[in-house]
Amino acid sequence: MPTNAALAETAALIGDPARAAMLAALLDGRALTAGELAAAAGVTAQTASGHLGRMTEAGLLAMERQGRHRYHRLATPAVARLIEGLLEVAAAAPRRAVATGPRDAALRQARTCYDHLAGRLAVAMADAMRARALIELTPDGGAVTPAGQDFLADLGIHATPARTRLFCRPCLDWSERRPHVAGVLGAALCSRCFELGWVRRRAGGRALEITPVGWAGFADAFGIAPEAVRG
Amino acid sequence: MPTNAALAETAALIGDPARAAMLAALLDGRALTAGELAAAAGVTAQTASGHLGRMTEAGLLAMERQGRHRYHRLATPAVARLIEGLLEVAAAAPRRAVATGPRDAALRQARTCYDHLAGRLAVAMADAMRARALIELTPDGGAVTPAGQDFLADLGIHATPARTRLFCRPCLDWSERRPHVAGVLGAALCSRCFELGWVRRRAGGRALEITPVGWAGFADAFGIAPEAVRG
DNA sequence: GCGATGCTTCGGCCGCGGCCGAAGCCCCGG
DNA sequence: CCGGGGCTTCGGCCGCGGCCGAAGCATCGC
Repeated sequence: MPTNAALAETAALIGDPARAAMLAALLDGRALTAGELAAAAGVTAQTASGHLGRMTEAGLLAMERQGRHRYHRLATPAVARLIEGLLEVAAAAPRRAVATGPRDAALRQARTCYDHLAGRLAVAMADAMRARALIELTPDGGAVTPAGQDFLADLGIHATPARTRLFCRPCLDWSERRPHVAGVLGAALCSRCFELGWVRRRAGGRALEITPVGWAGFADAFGIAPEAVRG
Repeated sequence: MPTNAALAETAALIGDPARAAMLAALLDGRALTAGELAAAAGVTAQTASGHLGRMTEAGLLAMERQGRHRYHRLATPAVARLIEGLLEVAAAAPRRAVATGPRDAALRQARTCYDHLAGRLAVAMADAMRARALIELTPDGGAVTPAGQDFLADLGIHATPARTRLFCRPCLDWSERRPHVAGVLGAALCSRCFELGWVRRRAGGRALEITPVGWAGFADAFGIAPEAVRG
C-alpha cells in the first residue's frame, strides 16, 4: 500500500529532533528565516538547510524569499493541527521526568497556535462568545450571528464581507482539551488583540503575556474573569 | 524544551515503515495479534515484538493478553486521529506516483475509522441526521435531540442512559474533509450497521462493503441516495 | 509429562541518515 | 565592482537503530 509509505515518510520527517524543533518553533504561525530556525534547532546553517529543503519538498513547510533571507512557515493549517495532535498524544504518554516548569504554565495560559490564540484565554473567549450567542460553532464550520457582527465591529473587526466563511475548527489544543476559535475569525481576533495591545509576545517562545490593558479589555468586552485564565 | 523531545520521539516512533504499517492496520479499531501485525508489516515475529513493545510503552498502543495470544490495539482515539491527520498531510503532499487505485476508491466510499464509520457513507449519515435535527454537533461535544432518541431507538440503539455523552468529534477524515459522527454514538451506529448486515468488512483491509440490505436501509432510515455515496 | 505454537530476549551485522567543514552561489550595500 | 552575510551543495565521518538467527519463556492440546 503506497499510502502507508507516505505515512511513515511524513512521520519520520517530523520525527527528527532538529526538524521537530523547527516545526515547534513555527507552530505559532510566524515565518522565520533559515538562520533563526538553525539556531532554534541547535544545528549549523548547512544542516538546517538540508532539513528545510526536505520539509518543504514534502509539503510541510512553505518558503518565501525576501532579499537575501528565506522565510519558512508551516505550509497549511493541517500541518499545525498535526503537530498539535502529536503534542497531545506525546503529552498523554506515560510521564517521563516531565518537570512541568513555569514555561509550560505560561503556555497553558495563552499562546498563539498557527495564526490564532490558544490556551485558557482562547477557550474562555470562545465560551464567552458562544454563551452570548455571538457565534455558533459546528464541527465543519461556524457562523457569526448578527449580534456577533455588531460585537466584532465594536472590537474593530470589520473584515466580514457577507459570505466570508468565518469558520471555527476545533483545534482542540493539547493543554485545554477544549475548542477555541480558529480559522479566519480566529486569525482576525488574534491580530486585533495584538493591535489593541491586549497581548504581547513573551521573550522565550510562543507563550503570550496578557497586558494590564488586556485584562481589562477581556473582562470588559468578553466578561472574562482573570481568575478563569490565570493559573 | 522537553516537550519538543517528546514530539520528535513520538513522531519518530510512527515514522518507521514497519511501525507505520502496523498502526495503519490497527486504524480500523480492531485488535490484532502480534503475529498478524508482524505479517502486516512484513517483518519477522521478533522484530515486530520489539516494535510493539516500544509503541505500547510510548502510549500509542494498548495490549491485552488472551491465552497465548497478545492482542494489540490503538491506545486512544487521539492516536487514531493523529494517524488520520498524518495521512491527510501526507496525501496533500506533492503527488509522487499516487496511482489512486480501486482500493482507494473503496476506502473513500466507506470504511471504519477506529470504532466508527468514515468515508462518504458516514458523512452522508451525519448530514442526514443534522438536516432532520436528530443530532446537534458542536466542536467540543454534541447532543441527541428527543427526536433523535426516537430515531435511534427505532434503529435499535437504546444505549443512552440520560446523561451519557454521545459526543461527536469531527474526525475530519482525510478523504472527505468533512466531519462525521464519532464518539460513543459513532461507535454505536457503526456496530449496529454491522449487526443489521448493512455493511460488511471487505477482504483486503478496512474498506467496507455496503450490502443490498444496507443500501435499502440507509435510504429508508436516513434518506441517503446511493449515488451520493457511490463513487 | 511432551511437543507445538505464539511471543520475547539476546547478540551481532549493516546501512541509512544526521552532522559538520569547506567551498560555492546569490543578493545586498557601498 | 567588490566585500560580506545568508543560504545551499558537496564529501566524508560516525553512530543510532532496524533487521534477523538463535535461544528462552509462556501457554495450549493431548
